[in-house]
Amino acid sequence: MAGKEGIRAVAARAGVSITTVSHALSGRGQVSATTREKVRRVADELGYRPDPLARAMRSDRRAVLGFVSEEIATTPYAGSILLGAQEAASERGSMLMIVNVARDAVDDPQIDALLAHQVDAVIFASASNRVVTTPARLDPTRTVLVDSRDPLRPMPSVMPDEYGIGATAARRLLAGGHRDVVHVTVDEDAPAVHGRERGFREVLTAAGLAPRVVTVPGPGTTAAGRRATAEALEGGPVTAVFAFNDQMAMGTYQEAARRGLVVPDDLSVVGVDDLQLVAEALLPGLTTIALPHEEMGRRAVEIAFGLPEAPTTEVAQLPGRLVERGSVADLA
Amino acid sequence: MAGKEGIRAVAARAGVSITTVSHALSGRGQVSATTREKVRRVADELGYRPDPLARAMRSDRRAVLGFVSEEIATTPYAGSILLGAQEAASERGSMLMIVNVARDAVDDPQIDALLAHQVDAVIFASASNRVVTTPARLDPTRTVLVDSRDPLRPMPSVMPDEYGIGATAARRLLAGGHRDVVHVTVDEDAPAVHGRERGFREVLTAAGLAPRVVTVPGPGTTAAGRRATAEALEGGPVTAVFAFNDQMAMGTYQEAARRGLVVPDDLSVVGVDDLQLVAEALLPGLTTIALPHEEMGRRAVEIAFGLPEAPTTEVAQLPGRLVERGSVADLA
DNA sequence: CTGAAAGCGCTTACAG
DNA sequence: CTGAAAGCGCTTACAG
Repeated sequence: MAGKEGIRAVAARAGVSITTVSHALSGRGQVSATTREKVRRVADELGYRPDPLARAMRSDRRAVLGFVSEEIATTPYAGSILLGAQEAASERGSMLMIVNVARDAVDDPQIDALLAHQVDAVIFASASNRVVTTPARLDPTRTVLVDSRDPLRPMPSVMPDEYGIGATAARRLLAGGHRDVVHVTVDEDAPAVHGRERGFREVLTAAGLAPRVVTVPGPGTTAAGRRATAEALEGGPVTAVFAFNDQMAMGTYQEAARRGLVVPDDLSVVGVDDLQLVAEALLPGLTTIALPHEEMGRRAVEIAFGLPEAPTTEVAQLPGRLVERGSVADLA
Repeated sequence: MAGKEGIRAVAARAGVSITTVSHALSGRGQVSATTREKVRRVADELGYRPDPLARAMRSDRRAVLGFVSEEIATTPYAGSILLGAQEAASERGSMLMIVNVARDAVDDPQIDALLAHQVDAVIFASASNRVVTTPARLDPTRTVLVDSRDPLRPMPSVMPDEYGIGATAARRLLAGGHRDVVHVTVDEDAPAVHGRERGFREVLTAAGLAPRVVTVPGPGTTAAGRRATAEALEGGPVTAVFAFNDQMAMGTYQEAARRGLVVPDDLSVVGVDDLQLVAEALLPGLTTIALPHEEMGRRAVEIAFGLPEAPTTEVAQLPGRLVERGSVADLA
């Protein structure tokens, strides 16, 4: 299923040794311009592509990255991260070898299988920003975490700027003239929960307002959104809700409808995630903050490629992006 | 990032040749039970795992499958297919090497990169059941299509039983006592559209009813669902809607709400897809037919593994699964 | 600048 | 039943 011609055929046709072909094509050794040209031309004619396996065998550069993902099938998140990672890898001439594991499946044998392939590095992507326990077999100097953090082991990590997301939501609502704003969220102990709430609180406080936060038991489902919104609405005047995520925001829409409130005229809503399937489908469309999944995938690969030279423990925080649809009213 | 010990170390420790180690471990040659035992034990102790690269180099079995996917980031579909494929591959000792391409990007260079790795076979997964043009470089005897079909080239293909899905929906509604049933769908020329409609029509007709179908311009979004439902409701009495997919079903909910109709009391709804993000989030939960994405991924890999022996052009049609939630009322 | 040779870690005829 | 040897397709010292 690939070009049959090997380096030997190229050498024969070009009238040089295979060593020279290797040098000419890789640009590593010293080769006269004339020879290089001729070899390249012949290689092109023959459609020669060096066998990555043979190359990896000798050189140690596998040109393959491992991608370990949790729950790839439940949300489009993992897909977006994967997409970004795959593109970045491809631009650098590498492929992605992928494995799916259950949450916290620290000793999944599939990870061993991946390591047996001696991938150059491993991208470990969680389904949501959380604290994880990484498999001990993963070399911390050859692993990059996405949307997660392992407090027990120093590894580079890429995640969304959760604080910034909360702050952005609060600012958008403030800009719309809203003063009675509630953040509806869950009680999970995750960076996403804490970060967004903190950003929200600080911006409102800085504006001289008293931030209101309603917390319900997680996870952040539509049902949780309905409950939290009901509680928020009953706790005092509210013109706008900042929901922990789009799913909860959908619950806010439902609870509003149940009470005869119209979004955004009676109640404005801001979500987080930009789940196309939800944000675009709601009526009116949901104004939300897109998580930088694709960018996180890209960045993780970039860090992975830089790893050999500059091992790092730093956490890259990537900004979310406000997507305006129609769920925020601008008050007078 | 992997066990350092090679076959040579195992041989030395076990006091045999590397040939014998290879035979004992692979089970391919003739080895005395005693020797086999000893070799296996030593290999275990040393945590030896044969280097898949070296193995592939000699044998031609790469133990790697290529997975080409469209639009992996938009829906969870691709993720589910990928998950099923990955599990099946893993059970057979193979890994998946993945590449994402744009729709109909027939000559994406990434596909060449994948082929350069000489994967044993390629799984080509479309984002929705449709007719595709496969890259000419893909060897038809080494490629399996998922959720798609290429009329110009004979290749094995795995897809949902679209007819059965339409029939199942119709039967469920009939079982609920509904007689005024409408199928809201789109005008796209895709197997999914035609198959579901056909199944729906035939079951209703067989029950002595006159099937009603309302078609609006595609794609099958929530907005399309609203429009089609409005048209259906205005065209005569309706107690139940079978929507082309969950997105359109969500539109049916919205249009019903706008008219003050309650789901399911005034209007029953059945969707297709079982998008968790939507079906579970709607109020009431959406009764829908889950597409067999994970199973399709599995099956594709199974076919791929059978390919060398028995090349085939056959189309495997996998059944959908009715997921009952709360959107269908049982009439008197 | 160019090439003969060794070797990456295995598997597979082949001989014993 | 066991092992020495060739070789998969390259890269990389090393010598010329």
